[in-house]
Formats: sequence, structure tokens, C-alpha cells
Amino acid sequence: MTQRRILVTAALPYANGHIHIGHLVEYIQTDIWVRYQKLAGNRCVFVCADDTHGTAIMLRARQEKRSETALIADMRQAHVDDFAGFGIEFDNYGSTHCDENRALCGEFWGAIRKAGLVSEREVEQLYDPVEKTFLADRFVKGKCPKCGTPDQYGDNCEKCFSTYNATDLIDPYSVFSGTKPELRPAMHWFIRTEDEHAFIEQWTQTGDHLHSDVANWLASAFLVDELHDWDVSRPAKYFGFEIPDAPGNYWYVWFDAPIGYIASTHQWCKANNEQLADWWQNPDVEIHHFIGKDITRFHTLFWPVMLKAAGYTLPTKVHIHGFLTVDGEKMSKSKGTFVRASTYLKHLDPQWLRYYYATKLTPKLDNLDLNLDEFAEKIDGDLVGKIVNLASRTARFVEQSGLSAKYPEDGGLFADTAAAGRELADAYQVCDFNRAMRTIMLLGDRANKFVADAEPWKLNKDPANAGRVQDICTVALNVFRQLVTYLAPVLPKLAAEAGALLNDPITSWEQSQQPLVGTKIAKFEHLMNRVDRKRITAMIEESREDLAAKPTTQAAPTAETPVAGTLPAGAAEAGAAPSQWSDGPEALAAEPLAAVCTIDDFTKVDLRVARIVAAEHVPEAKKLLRLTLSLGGEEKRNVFAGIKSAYKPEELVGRLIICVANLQPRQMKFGLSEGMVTAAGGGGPDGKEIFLLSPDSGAKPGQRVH
RNA sequence: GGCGGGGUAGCUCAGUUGGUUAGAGUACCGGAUUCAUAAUCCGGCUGUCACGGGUUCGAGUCCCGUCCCCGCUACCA
Repeated sequence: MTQRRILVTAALPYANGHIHIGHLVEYIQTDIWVRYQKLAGNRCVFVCADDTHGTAIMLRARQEKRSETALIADMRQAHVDDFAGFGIEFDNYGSTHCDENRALCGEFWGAIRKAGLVSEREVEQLYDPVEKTFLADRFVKGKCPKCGTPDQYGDNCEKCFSTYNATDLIDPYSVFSGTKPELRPAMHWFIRTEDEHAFIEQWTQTGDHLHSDVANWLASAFLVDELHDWDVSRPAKYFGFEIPDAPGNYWYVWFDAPIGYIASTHQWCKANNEQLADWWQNPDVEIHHFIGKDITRFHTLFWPVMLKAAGYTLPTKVHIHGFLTVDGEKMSKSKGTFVRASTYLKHLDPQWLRYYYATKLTPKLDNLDLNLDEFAEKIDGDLVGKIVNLASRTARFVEQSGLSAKYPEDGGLFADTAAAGRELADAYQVCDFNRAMRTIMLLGDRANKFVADAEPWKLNKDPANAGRVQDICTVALNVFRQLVTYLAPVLPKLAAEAGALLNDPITSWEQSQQPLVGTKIAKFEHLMNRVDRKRITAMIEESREDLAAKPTTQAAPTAETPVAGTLPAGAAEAGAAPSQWSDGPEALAAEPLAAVCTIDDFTKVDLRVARIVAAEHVPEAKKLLRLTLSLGGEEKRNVFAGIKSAYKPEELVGRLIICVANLQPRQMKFGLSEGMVTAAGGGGPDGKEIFLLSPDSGAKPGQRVH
């Protein structure tokens, strides 16, 4: 076999947050692929680094009253520890804030300029005069220009979901200093990607660089039009690298981040006596990037242009995965499914997650669901019941004798399992880990059947059968070893332990093709535990309190609010203090209390009991129902309400509800809305969590709510 | 609204270029076994392959239409 040379990267985690189980999809996927390549005998180098630049880091460092470099150093160490805990093994783990990266950014910049791809022009942007820094959209807040909701970010309103420019905000203020930003012009530098349109088209649409779904998406979403200039500079203050020929300006974090792949490789080269050009400017080296679908554009439109201009090797393949959901829903801090890597490690075995993700990963971009029941079932059924069981049910019989000196007749079991290695190798190669895991488990079934049919525990009763018992166990343990070899990229710890058990370390895929005979067997020890469901619950509970605690404390500056007052800090603890109703703090945490309002403020809002006399779908609208409200007599209101996801029109007719009767009418696409109905709940991920308010029976339409 | 991907057993899914009686795991029921971590083995059960047309000797598979779900994207509150 010819040895391939493969350079692999996983996306650089941002130094602004901790690793969580969503991140781990990618790092586990990549690590499995890398371990497979190494096991298969290829020369494979896996590099990664912390992504450290940008305004968010600057902001956080300022909040924490320390330097950016101190912040990113701590976070990098936390990331390194988390990855190590999950057995993710980088050949080098660097940082984008390093000398190698600064030098490479300069080299790239020079080359891109030389290629004539850079242009500059003035851009007007909001500026914080106190902090002397320009403000990206997300660092400006103000009232939404559409609906007037206060404290909305500069790009969109989380209340009404409208999008706008930061300059449209009403009463804008800087999140840094709280002062009103002013509009200031500043020079920006752009890469004219349109100049490389033909190249990008060719690179994305031919060859096997991208999954066809991605190639098609790029073609229809971007390549049909002119490509926009890419703004790659930011004026001071900015935490990053200053652009040498544009003092006072810095490369945008997304310019230096991918170059960080190369910088990290460079560090590895220095430590291993290798030449960078041998890896990044050598057509014999394959370059594989693993990323999430959210950062596809940077890796498929901009990055190839940069590499081409600088004379570096273009990626062989960009592997793109989807997002993680937990029990079918987006990870949620309030539900406790936003689980940090370190929290997981406190409760559960990292190999379990590696295996579970492996059973779910395919070359496709589908989102991946972590179903916690299925998770436990798969570990118990597949790994403990099938794979490990093969060893635990036979090893004891040969503790004294070891494996037979000659591989016994086994009805073709070993040969068949060996033959499956080709298909499995192919599945690993194309990242179809799901197929690999299914195939391995079927092989495990066959091996368990072999043991059941051979019944060594019966034969063992007569010493005369010792040889036959040894042979049966030799077969079982050999197939176990084959399967563990096949699983080694996913379960490196199990592979190491199996190697120790059989006195023959698993280091190569090829070991699955030759039986092991005549070795001593170590005393059998538990290789893997079953999943304790209570630990899963504990992990979720811990994740829940972690994050719910923060907004609660922030939300209750006035300690007298009744809800906060009755909830001692950490009341959610393990669900241990269930009051009669066990109402958790999540809802309040999700939407903190608003500022104090006076009785006069309240009376401005005229709330009335109303009866829904008609309700119908608005076919063109996703969320809206058209309601006709009666306030009694002839007084009617036409109201559009965003409750379609939770209510059917027919179940609303006749109901009494509470409406805002004096709300300024608003012209909507579908007609005039003359008020609003009141409802609790934020809608939830599927929009089902909306609860209309109703008066107790006896209330009459038109009565005011006081 | 646009683009893309889907809809197969209660649940999770596999079904290669159209080809016998549509499969696996799990769940469930019955049996065997007691070596193994309540593990394992055998048997059984469950299907309008979303729906309606079409092509074909033959359609889960190909074509057209409809419905529903998911992702991206747009618009709207």
C-alpha cells in the first residue's frame, strides 16, 4: 500500500467560550477520521488552534479586567484539557495569536495585494468616542426601529425578528461605554473575490472537494450573482494583528483564523524537523478541513482564493457536518441540554459519546440528534452487550492457558470478519461512520452466536475438553480483537485495554487480518460500564443550574421581587427542593424582569376582556392568525396574532381572552391590526409554547383589566 | 415565497444500476441458556414503502402531480 500524506484540520474553536457537546461532534468526527488514517498506515498530521482575535475577545477581556492575552491563554488551556478528556489527539494545538501566524498573515496579505485583489474605500460606521473604537453591529444596542423594543442589537430585533442596520436603531448606545455612538468614516480594505469568480466556480463545482449538496448550494446562493467584496480589515481598537501597510488597521478575525491552520502546522514542523512547504505547498499532500455548515462560506469561497493567491495547496476536501440537537431540539441552556465538555466528563464516559456520535455521523450535512434514551441503549446494547461481552464471557476460560498455539477451525468466522475490513475501511475513509458501526455490530452478533452455539461453559466441565475450550475462546477473543481494531478509531481506550488483555497492542488496521495465537492472556477486567441513567440526569441538572443561575441574578437587581425572593440561589439543585409545584427558575431566567414601571405607565395600557368571534388562517403568513375580537355590542377589532403554531382557529372561536385595546393600529402586509392579544411564553423552539390569557368565568367582553 | 433534502415496522434507520416473499437494530411476546456487567442465543409479531396518477413484463426504487416534515434563504409582524 502506498502511504498517503494527509494534513487534517478541525475548525478553530473561539476563545470566547468553553467547549460543549455541540463542538464535540466536529472534534470527535475529525479525531476518528485521523485515527483511522494513522491506523491504516497513512502519514497523517492533525492540527488545530484557538481562534483568539476579534471584538468579542476584546470586550470580554475588558469585562474581566485583564489583558486579552491572559484571557486567551486561560481559555486555550481549558480547551486543551477538554479535548484531552475526550481523547482528541492533535499533533499540534496552537493559537492564532502567535508569531508564526502573524508572519504568515503578512505573507498572504502581500501575495493577495500583489495579485491585485485588494481594494480600499471609506465606510461609515458607528464609533464609540469614549472607548475610541468602532462598533460592530452586535456591540451597539438600542430600541428596535420597527417595534420599539429596547436593548436590541444592531443587526436584528429578537422580539420582532426584523432586520435593520445599526444606524437605524433608536437611541443607540455602545455596549462598551453606554455612550451614544457617532457615525464616523473609516478606511476599509477589501478582497475582491468577484475577480476570482471563475476560479471559485471551477474549484467548487468540479472534483470532489465538496459534498454535492454544498456545491449546489454555493452555485445557487452565491455563484449566480456577482460575489461581494470581502471586508477584511477593522480599524483600531481591535484585538488582532495590525496590517503592516495600513497602520491603525487590523486584519479581521476571519482573515487570520484559517491562516492559523498553516501557522499551527508550522509549529508542528518546527518541533518535528519538517519543512512547512513540504506540507502546504506540495501537491502530494492531501489537505482535509472539517467544519460545521455555519462557516461554509469562509472555507469554500474566501479561503481558496487566499490559498491560490499565496501559492498554497488548495484543500482536497472540505468535510462539512450539521449541528447538534438534543432530544430533537436545539441545545438549550434552560433545559440543561447545553452541556459543556467538562460537565459531561464529570458524569459520563467520553468513549460513550464518541461511539454514539460515530453511529450518527454520515458524509451528509444533516443535523445530528443526541437522543439521551437511545444513547444509553446503544452503549448498553452494542458496546457492553455485544462487543465487550465477547471478551468478558470467554477470557476467564483461558486465563491460565492463553490463546491456542494454532488458529483453530471456526467455520470461516475470522476470515469473514477480516474480509469485512475492506468495506469498513472504505466507510471510514468517506466518513460514513454510521455504516461502519452498523456493520461492526452485525459482525459482533455473529461472533456471539458462535460462542453460544459452541457452549464452552458446558465443555469446560470435563477437563478432557480443555483443548476445545481453549480453541473456542481463541476464536472468540480473536474476533473480539478484530472488532476492537475496527472500533479503535472510535474507542481508543478500549483498544488499548484490549491490547493489554491480549498482550499485543493494537497499532495497525492490518492486525485485523491475521489471527493472534499463542499469547498469554491478562486477568480480565471490566472494559466498559453500562450507562447509569441517573448520571445522565445529573449531568443535565448540573448544566441547567450552571447557566440558569447567571441571568437570574442579573435579572433581579431589586431583591424584593416576589419570584426571585422565594427562590434561594441554586433552588433548582438536583430538583432536590421541589415545592408542591416544583416551578423552576427557567422561565424567568429566559426573559429577565423589565425595568420598574409606575402605575401611570401601567394604566396607559388599556387591557380589555374580549371574545374571539372569528378566527382564520392567513395562508401567506407563517405565524399569524387573523382574529376578530368583540368588545361587546358592536365594538369589534381586527387583530393579527402570532399564535398559529400553538392554536387552531376553530378552537379559538368563542373564547374570552385579554387584549390590548388601545394599541396603535398597525398596517401589516395582510391588513390592519387593531390591537394585540396577550399570551405567555416565548413560543419555544417549535412555537408550541404560547399560552393565551383568559379571564375566569363570569367576565364580560369590554370589561377593563385593572 | 425560492432552493435543497426527506416521508419504509411502535421507535431509529438500511434498502446498491428497477427483478423472487421489503430488511436490520430496538421495543414487545414466547422459548433456550446461565460463560458473561439483568449480558447471549432461537422463534414469533408488527408494513396501504406519505398520497394519486404514469412508464414497464415487473416500481420502495424511474417520471408527473398533491400533501406533510426538516435545512438554508427571503418577506412579514
